[in-house]
Amino acid sequence: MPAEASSSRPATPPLTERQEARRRRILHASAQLASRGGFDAVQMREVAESSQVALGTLYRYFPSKVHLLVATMQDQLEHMHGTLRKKPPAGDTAAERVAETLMRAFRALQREPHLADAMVRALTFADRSVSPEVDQVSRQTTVIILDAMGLEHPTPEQLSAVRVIEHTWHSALITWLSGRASIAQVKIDIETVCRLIDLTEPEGRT
Amino acid sequence: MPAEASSSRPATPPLTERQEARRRRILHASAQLASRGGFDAVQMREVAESSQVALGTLYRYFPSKVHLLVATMQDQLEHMHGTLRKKPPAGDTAAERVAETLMRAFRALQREPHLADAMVRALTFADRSVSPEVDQVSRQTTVIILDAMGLEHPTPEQLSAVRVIEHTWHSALITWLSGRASIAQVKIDIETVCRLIDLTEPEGRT
DNA sequence: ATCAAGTCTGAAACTTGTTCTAGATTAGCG
DNA sequence: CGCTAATCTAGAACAAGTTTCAGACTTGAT
Repeated sequence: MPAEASSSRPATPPLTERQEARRRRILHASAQLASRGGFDAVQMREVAESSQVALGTLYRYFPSKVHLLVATMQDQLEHMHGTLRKKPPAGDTAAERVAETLMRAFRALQREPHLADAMVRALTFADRSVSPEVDQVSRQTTVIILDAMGLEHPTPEQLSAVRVIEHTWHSALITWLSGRASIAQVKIDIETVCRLIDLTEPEGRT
Repeated sequence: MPAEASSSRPATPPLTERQEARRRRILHASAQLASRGGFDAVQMREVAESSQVALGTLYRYFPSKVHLLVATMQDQLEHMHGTLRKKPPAGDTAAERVAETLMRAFRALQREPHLADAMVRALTFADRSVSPEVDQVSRQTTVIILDAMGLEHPTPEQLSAVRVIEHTWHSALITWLSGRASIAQVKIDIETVCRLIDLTEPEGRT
């Protein structure tokens, strides 16, 4: 039995250099088109042409438009996580730091609202066939939040709070993207839900 | 100037009896198809045929598939609100009553998971052109939650908490529908977020 | 270097949401 | 009743996601 076979990733055969390059080109084209016009502007034919790849190949790399956009989101999330690591949030309480982190991410999304639209819509529209990828995004988000809280060993209660924060984050983004909530409102919602964290800690303020 | 012209609804001309009947048939067909196979199973041609209406007419009544499914959700929400009114939740605290109400709604959705899938996916996938309708659904949900809390005049803080609860509700439903969270997990998330309500009241328990 | 297996390409076909058109029906009004 | 505008119908047409296929190109192993 091979040593590196069945652990985390479901046996992704390593890509050759050219394949890696194709994958990058595709993700880049996807993000670029998304930045222009959001979810609808990411048309599979255009992505294929833009990244100089045949349509069939595009579908071999990403089995659906939603898969592609979720992968695009994973890609962007990594950037973001790196950026956030450099300047950790400065609040006194965990709740403040998480809220600050999320607001920073929110401001980044505001700079590319169309891209945000494409990624978030894909994420929430994803059906079961994309669950593993969506779950990966979710885990990455969890890590970012736990980082901001500064926790090594969260209690189950704290994990619940984090999950609720993620729910609020996604849903608040959607209401903002669809023009049903203002930026200020999203801020309030994030701050409100972050107060849940205080409930799970001995030292709350106020 | 006419007396009843421009108030709440944007001048919906009253429907004739046959039109009202058509509308009902369409919504019924939509719910029926959704119950079978979820979002994908609601195909506009089938809805049209099923409700004995031409495709063009269907589009005159509901300008897109998402509009149709959101209207279907409005319809179902009304039923649910009526049902909930009959047996108000019995918990001691507002948080308990809201959690109980939402879990009751959740159990109702579990009975028709495909229908739930179609409605919730439509709701979160909706773009700006559906905002008024989605907003209406959101208002209706707010009313249900405030009902459960037993509040006449909620404070702005309490309204924030309610918004966060709605966010969590929608997003938790999505994770459940896409198989990424168990029923138990949704329950925990709902109970967790409902504790936010205690933060906005003088008399918390514990 | 050569062969087999796997990958990529270009193009057509298929599916389903959406739009359009021409003619039939219906509703409201004189 | 008879007219006119609005509505409805059947069906074609179009758009974009997805699938399929035959042939060309790469890759890895011998």
